[in-house]
Amino acid sequence: MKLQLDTKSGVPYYRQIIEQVKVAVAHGRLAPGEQLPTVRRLAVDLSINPNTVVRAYRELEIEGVLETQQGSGTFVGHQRPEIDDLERHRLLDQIVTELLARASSYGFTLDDVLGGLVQRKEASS
Amino acid sequence: MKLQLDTKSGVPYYRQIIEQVKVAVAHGRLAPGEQLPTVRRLAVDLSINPNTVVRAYRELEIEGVLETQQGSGTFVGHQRPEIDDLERHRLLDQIVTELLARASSYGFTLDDVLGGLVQRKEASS
Amino acid sequence: MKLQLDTKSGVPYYRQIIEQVKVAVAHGRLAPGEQLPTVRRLAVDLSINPNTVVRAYRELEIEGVLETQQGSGTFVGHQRPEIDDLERHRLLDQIVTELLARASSYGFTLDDVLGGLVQRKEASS
Amino acid sequence: MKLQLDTKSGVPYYRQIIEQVKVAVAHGRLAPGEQLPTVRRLAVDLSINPNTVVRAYRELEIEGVLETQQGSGTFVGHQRPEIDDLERHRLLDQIVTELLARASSYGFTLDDVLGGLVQRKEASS
DNA sequence: GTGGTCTAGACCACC
DNA sequence: GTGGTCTAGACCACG
Repeated sequence: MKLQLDTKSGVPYYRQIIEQVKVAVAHGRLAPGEQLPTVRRLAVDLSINPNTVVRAYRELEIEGVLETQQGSGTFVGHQRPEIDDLERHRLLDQIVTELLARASSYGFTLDDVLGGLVQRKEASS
Repeated sequence: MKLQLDTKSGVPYYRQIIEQVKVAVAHGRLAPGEQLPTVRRLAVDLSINPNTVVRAYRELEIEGVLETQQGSGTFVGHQRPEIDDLERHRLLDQIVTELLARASSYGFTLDDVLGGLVQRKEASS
Repeated sequence: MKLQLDTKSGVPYYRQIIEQVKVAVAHGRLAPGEQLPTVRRLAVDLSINPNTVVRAYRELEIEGVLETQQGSGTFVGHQRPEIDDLERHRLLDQIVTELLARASSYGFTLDDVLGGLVQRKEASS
Repeated sequence: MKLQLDTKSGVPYYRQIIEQVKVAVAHGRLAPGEQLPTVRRLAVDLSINPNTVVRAYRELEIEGVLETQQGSGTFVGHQRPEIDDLERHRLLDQIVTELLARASSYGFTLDDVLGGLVQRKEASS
């Protein structure tokens, strides 16, 4: 399980953690019962404040995605989170918008970006 | 030029303005030299405070996307930074890599992003 | 770190803050990683509105001179700003111009001012 | 008499004009009775709005630096302010102190300022 | 307690 | 009329 923070996006860290954990669980990359990194460990890995991790884990627990066992750690729950399709669409939209916005700062058009992506797709296939 | 704010996304208004202007420039919907809505006008249109518009325009000016002419208005800038093609492509590549990484950590594939882009392209034509 | 505002020069406060911080960082008087005064603190010290400080810090962050960590403070970035020699020269020129302008309002000539400065130099050595 | 505007400094044009005229008078480059460029002429030369020149001239007239003669033009005034020598020197001292403080907060030393002044003197001779 | 965003409204500078 | 600067003060996000 590898989490990554985007420091430039303006999206709060704890939200990024929540979203990524949820997706990983929904996709099965994190299996029910599997242990997550400890709060301290993850905080160190991501170079953020432990409280931020605590907050993310707490919200995920409230949603039933995670379960904490006092003294032993935090684990993936047995109930799969449902990912809201609408929410998901908005997320993708936001990413695309940011991609285009950043690209345009350097004078790239939508077609330039499209070309770059197609090229990448071909390279990977 | 039509701007719209998403009041529920949690993304700050000024950031939404910035990104939409950049995207419009990337699309060619805003041509170099073209005048943008005045600060007060846009503020009224979007039902927000003029200072919020000022802030967005200001950041866009710092980045070189817009140019302001005291007393007459705000305009799309002419100067696209002249960097050589190789450097340009390295930059685009870097941006794409970064955003794909972010997309993938949310569970999106290259195809998802590609699809989102194509949709934008169609919407604008 | 001691900042000073010149209230008579007509140069905006936020610009003066930006310039002085940049110089201090470039000179090493502010070391990378060092914390700056908090927004509220500096506002009180300079007797200005916190938003004015926010604005200065914000621009410095965009330029990469400062880094802010939500909830903990504002710090000097790890990338040194290069002070454009031209920029620096312009700044000195501006100061000299103002010195002469103010002096001339009272009928002093360039030589009068020069004399005053030389005297001061001797007194200090 | 050659005026130049610094468009990047953030200092208002009319203020730059005022200061440069004052400096020129202090240098003796503009002698009492000498005619200044007409409003329109200077506006064209500096590529600014005539109203901006009008404003600068008006303030200089209020201060007694210039005198306008309706229909014939604007001229350097004859009146030197009369204050006693002691008071005069206290004033000069105060101005110098103030500007040195400002210079030092931008990282300039007394010698830097002195150098700048000497350069002016040479340029004008 | 830190910075971030936004509003409301004043006054200035410039065309 | 345009944008630029600053204040005062509210509320939120984060650590």
